[in-house]
Amino acid sequence: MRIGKLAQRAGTRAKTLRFYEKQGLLPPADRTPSGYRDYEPDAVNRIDFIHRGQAAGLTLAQIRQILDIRDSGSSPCEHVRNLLDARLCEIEQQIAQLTALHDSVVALRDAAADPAPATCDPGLVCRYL
Amino acid sequence: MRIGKLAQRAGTRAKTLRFYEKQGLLPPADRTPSGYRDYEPDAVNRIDFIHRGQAAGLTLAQIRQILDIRDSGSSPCEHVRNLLDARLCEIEQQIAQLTALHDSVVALRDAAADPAPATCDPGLVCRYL
DNA sequence: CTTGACCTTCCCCTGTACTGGAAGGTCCAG
DNA sequence: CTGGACCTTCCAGTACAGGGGAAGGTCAAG
Repeated sequence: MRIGKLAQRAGTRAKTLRFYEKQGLLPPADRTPSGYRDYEPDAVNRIDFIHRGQAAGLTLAQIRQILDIRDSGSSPCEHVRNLLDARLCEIEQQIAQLTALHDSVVALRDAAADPAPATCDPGLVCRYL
Repeated sequence: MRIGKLAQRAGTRAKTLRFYEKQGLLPPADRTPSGYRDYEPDAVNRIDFIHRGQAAGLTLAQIRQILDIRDSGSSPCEHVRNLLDARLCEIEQQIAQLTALHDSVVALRDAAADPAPATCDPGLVCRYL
């Protein structure tokens, strides 16, 4: 299977697959005599795995770590658990930060909804911020 | 006042202020005969405003829009209200996405905490993702 | 035989908010 | 007069995940 077909089946683009190969997420593909990349049908599984990792919020570098462990013959289970735990902490922090930001922006917007915008002090740029 | 002093008073760095000037957030500064930037003391207010905008989650481009409106002589109040409203929507969407991501990562991690990691199928890279 | 779809490598570009460093000029204290 | 702190400009790079487009090779259909 050539790269365009594989991309189509995996729901991505040829350009992205070349990028993944260059980043070490996909092993260098076999080539046809004319130099075209030639993939086995199960290559789509690896790309699906990359997509699942992305859906879990992992970076390509983290996904590559998992893939490297798997490719070296060992089981990446523990590493995956650690990554997921770390990712959870990050997500919780991000949610906490966004919630705090949400509250302060609500306060600002409520102040900005207050009538009497004519009282702006030209020296202050904007009395709402 | 020279750039280093202004940076210190505004709680940032000279490099950042030059960057802001190049991005149009600060007007081109006056220069001393030897070419040094020379600021009025109230320049710090404009930098504080930029910081408050950032604290509200606005991008430098959005802050520059507000500053441009103010610099053109009109009142940016309505524009600020619109920006804050739009920002609120974005924040709420981000929180919703992160919450959904959180739940699915929790599910993945719980599955990964399940004993019997020896049953991994080598063809699947990792049974947890 | 030609056309169009597909493939190859290559390098640069996107957006965000800076940061680092080189090469050189200025200012002030000792 | 020299050293160090400060300033100037410009070039380049950071992280992230690709995208754009050039210049050229390959393949199958009509």
